[in-house]
Amino acid sequence: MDETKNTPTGQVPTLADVARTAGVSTATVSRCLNLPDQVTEKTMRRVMEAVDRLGYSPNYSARALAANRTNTIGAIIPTMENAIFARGLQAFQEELHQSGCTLLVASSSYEEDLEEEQIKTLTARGADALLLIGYHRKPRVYEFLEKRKIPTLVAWAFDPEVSRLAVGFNNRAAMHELADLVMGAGHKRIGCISADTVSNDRARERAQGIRDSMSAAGLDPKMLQMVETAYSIENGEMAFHELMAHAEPPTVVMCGNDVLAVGALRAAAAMNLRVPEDVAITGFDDIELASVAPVPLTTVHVPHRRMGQFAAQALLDELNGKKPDSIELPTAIYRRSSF
Amino acid sequence: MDETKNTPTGQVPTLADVARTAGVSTATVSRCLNLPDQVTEKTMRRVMEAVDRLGYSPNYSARALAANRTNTIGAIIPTMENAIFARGLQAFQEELHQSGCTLLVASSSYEEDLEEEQIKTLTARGADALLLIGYHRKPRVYEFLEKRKIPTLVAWAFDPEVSRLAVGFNNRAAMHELADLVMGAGHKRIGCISADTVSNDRARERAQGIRDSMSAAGLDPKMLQMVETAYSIENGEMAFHELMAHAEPPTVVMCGNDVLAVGALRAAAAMNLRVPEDVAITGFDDIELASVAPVPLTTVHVPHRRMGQFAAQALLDELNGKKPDSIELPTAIYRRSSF
DNA sequence: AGGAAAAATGTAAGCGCTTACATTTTTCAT
DNA sequence: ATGAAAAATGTAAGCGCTTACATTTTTCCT
Repeated sequence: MDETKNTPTGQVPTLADVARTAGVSTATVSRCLNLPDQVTEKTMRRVMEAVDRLGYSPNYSARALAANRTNTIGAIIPTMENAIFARGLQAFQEELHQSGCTLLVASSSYEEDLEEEQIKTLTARGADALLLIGYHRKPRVYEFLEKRKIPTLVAWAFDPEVSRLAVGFNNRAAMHELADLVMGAGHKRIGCISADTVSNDRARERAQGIRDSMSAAGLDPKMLQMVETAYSIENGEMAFHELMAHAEPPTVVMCGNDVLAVGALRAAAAMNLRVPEDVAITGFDDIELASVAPVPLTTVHVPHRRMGQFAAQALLDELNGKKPDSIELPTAIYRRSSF
Repeated sequence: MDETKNTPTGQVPTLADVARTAGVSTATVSRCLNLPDQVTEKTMRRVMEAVDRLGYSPNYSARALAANRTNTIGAIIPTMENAIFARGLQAFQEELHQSGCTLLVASSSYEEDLEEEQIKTLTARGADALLLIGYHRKPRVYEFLEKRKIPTLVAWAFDPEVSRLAVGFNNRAAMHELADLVMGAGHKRIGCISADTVSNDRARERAQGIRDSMSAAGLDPKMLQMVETAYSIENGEMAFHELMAHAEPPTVVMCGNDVLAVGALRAAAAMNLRVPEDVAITGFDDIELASVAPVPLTTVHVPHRRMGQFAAQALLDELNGKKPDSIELPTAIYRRSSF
């Protein structure tokens, strides 16, 4: 091994190589890179020349170790597979990029324990802050995050009751609003295809929104015909068949998200049911799928991009010691043809 | 600051804290964590107890710096926004996770320079290896990668002519096959909506596949009516309108991907054109959208998940010094209703 | 039981960077 | 010109880990 030669070795150049080439100390090089206005213009030029000449780029692990921050923000989303989180995340990452932060994405496959593991992994990898989806997780996870002092933001949900930093929307109220429209149209037998409500608070809140509306309309919320299943088109189809096999099948099927709704749509077509004449169907999220579905979906539009941007901003503020406020974003009903 | 107390400080525990608590050296702790069979069972137990008690988890930056590897693999995809890459990437990451590797995702927005920047960033962040989409990039980028000795794999494309490690499919041949079907149906006026063919080799190859087929069918490939635009439903609509405004509009519009095709479909509907009777439309990729589109799309099915799995496997092999082979995956025409 | 080989453990030198503190250079009012 | 304050730069001590090498302990053959 060649130790500290006077010329850079054939290896990847280090900051020391740059310093040597430019004829300055390592501290000065570091300052050129991180605190440019503490340095003479002339020095800066010399150093930058050396950087270019050697093709130097800093080793982030070393930087992270020395500075005790990584400029990395982690996000753990339930799935990358369908488009629910894609758009928001893209905006989130664009916004972070502007501030020189890198996004580290992990997915939990909607599994609570896997999410916990991923949180551990991302913090071990030095994520300075974390974006998490929804509120529901074990207390010990929140304790861990607090002990480690990792700024954390909850997105895709907003609960005014909880003081935790959040950028999201009120799932319950949004679904309530849509359900009110449904009730207003005279539907009495309501079906719902939802994700698992035990570990998924967004799903739970959405279902609750339907019940709220039923109560308000004088219907017994216990009469809500509910099927829980994982998000996928196929599962949506199966759930729809299950619902329609009842003695008194629902006249409207409100789905926990657009993916399930598209499945329902497809099952309806297979059963020769006209939508919305024979059975109405609604979605949630307003992903691309919703507007191009065979019967364009009536759904709850969620401002994904803005949510991503605001979330990034809030987390960045938090990291800089400002005290950002939680943000509740408005949703809107997009009335298309499926109801 | 409290330096080296005998009991762990109130801070995040370090490996040294664990060593002290367990009454062993730091080297032993490190071995327990990384080379478990070089260590007595008794020692292991003692150390693990200390790990649990302190809630220790290793600092990856320090580990990366010391060991000169990060167990991180980077992927740079053109976009996270539509679903083209989502499924393959999900499979990629699941496979990596099994081997204890973390995936770092960045997106280039289909911009060559941004991709170059992201490559620099990810290597600076210590990605041990890189997944890149397609072959096309500046020679200096490949030189950089080689100089840095970063194992790199090209996915979503496969060119037998190029020796570079790749896991993908032959875009040109796949589109050729679909185009043959189109020619076989007697179409003479062919339109194509494609992504930018200058910097996107997959798009270029796909377009070339159509021309190949035209030549073979005795048509002049120059007659291909081509519109290039960025991938989005809206752009697909606009491009379709442009195509149909010609004096002799095409009788079939072959799209570079499903997203564009859905846009075309929508524009056709707006123009009261029946698909496929008045104009046929084809897609590429077979993303979810394709099967649920108002007119189910005839498209080229790509085995996204398998591609992701194989890519992970190949890259992992490469990292372990094995010499993996490039893999060409078969594609298939999924004939639905749009042609 | 004795000793050489093998296995387990310990010691300590970095990995490439940041940053507190020390030193040198520049600026500027006198 | 002069010296004090301000600005620029340098020195060197780590950050938390891995790992080559040294040392100690265990194993096992005679």
